[in-house]
Amino acid sequence: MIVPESPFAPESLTQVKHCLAALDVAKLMEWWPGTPHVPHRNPDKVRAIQRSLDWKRVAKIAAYLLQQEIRDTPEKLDQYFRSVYEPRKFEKGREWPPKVPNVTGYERSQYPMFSNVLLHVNGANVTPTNKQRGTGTANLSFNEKSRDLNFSVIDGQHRVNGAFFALQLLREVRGKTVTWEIPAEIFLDLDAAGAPPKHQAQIFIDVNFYQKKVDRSLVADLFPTARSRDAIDDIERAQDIGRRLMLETGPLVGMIQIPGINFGTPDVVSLATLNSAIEDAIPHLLSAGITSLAEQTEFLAICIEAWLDATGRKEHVDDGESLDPDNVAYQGRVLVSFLSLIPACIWKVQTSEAIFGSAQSKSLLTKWLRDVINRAGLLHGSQFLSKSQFKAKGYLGSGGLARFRDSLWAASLARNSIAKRGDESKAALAIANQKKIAEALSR
DNA sequence: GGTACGATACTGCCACATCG
DNA sequence: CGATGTGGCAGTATCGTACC
Repeated sequence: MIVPESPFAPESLTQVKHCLAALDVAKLMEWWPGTPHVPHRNPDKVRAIQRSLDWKRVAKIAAYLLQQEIRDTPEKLDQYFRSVYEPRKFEKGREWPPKVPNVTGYERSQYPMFSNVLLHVNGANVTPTNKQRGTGTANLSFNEKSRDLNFSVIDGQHRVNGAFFALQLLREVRGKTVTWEIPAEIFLDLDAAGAPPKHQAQIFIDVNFYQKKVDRSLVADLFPTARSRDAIDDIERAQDIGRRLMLETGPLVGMIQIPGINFGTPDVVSLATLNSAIEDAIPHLLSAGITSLAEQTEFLAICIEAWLDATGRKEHVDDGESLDPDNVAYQGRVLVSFLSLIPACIWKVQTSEAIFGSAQSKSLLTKWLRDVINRAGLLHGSQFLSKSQFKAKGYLGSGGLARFRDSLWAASLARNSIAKRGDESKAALAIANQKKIAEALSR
């Protein structure tokens, strides 16, 4: 398929032929990089690629495509890439086989996909199949034995190798007849044969250097949508709970932020941050017998509501409005620290007569948390510290989160105020209390 | 069944980008 | 420009597996 002429291309380059094609990945490995042992290929090129390839990444891509863990990765890499990349004896270059971990895990996906790679080719022809030049389909032809044929991969070195690796591994199960044609975007003679690859370099820079990740919270919101099935681990369950807390249940509905799309209330925890804190709490919920998504969401919503009530800083915020600028109770740092107290919250409810999820449990937690905040010296008058007081106590900046969390934990089981203690004393007490709670819960 | 090793997860800290 | 959210790094703990 011929790629239509771009109105943005500089005039000097409008003649460049540019097409989309599907290429057999096993063949592509012969055209590029070729092997060091085939005389008319360039052995330096092969070695350079071999040296710069991050083989762990190649294996990760293959595992992703297969949606399966790869075992004995170094042996498998050796088996399938030796003929391509192994240097001749006494040849200089990187050692072969590459050193990579034995087992390669994969990122789960409902639909493992493979975006097109960018290739540059000298020595090939494109012949349009219809009269109208520059549009529609064409035939790409070249002599694969020709010395003038030169393939290079502008972008997707790792994906090409990963695709080849995945195909070889798949052939172990499905037989040698399996083939795969990967999508490729091909630039023909963008840089003249033998000339420095200046345009290829530019494309590489544009694609790889200026790339920017989208915000974590933006995809945190998409994960449950993409999955369309129940959560199968704590990470996924945390995503589901976070989404409910953002949209349906509890005091944070409509307030949790998704940076980048201007969703939520400023100074309130962002979705990704909240999710990772929830993830930590899930094992505790499970061992307390709080197992369903609805129960877990409800309990966490109650805990968060109890926390906000206890701080005396719970606010109702309408769309477009903002929190009291002195209110830090909703902040990521603060909520994450509080959520680390979930085991203690569970213990508190369990040792009372209250039922999880009941109004009684909520008022019980509110009262207890109020005492904790008080004992930790975090109460000023009837309210949780203001922003400036919070900062003055050293809870911001490096190490601040740990200090804050320790204050909460140290106060959790204390009888009297621990506010006057030093950092180390609080930290020690925090650890001791965490241990006590863990023991109490394991009984 | 015990041990050693490798892989992974976790933690605290820091760097950096973004945003108001 | 400071506050905040997030990623990266290094050190450490824990888990899982291969091997004896």
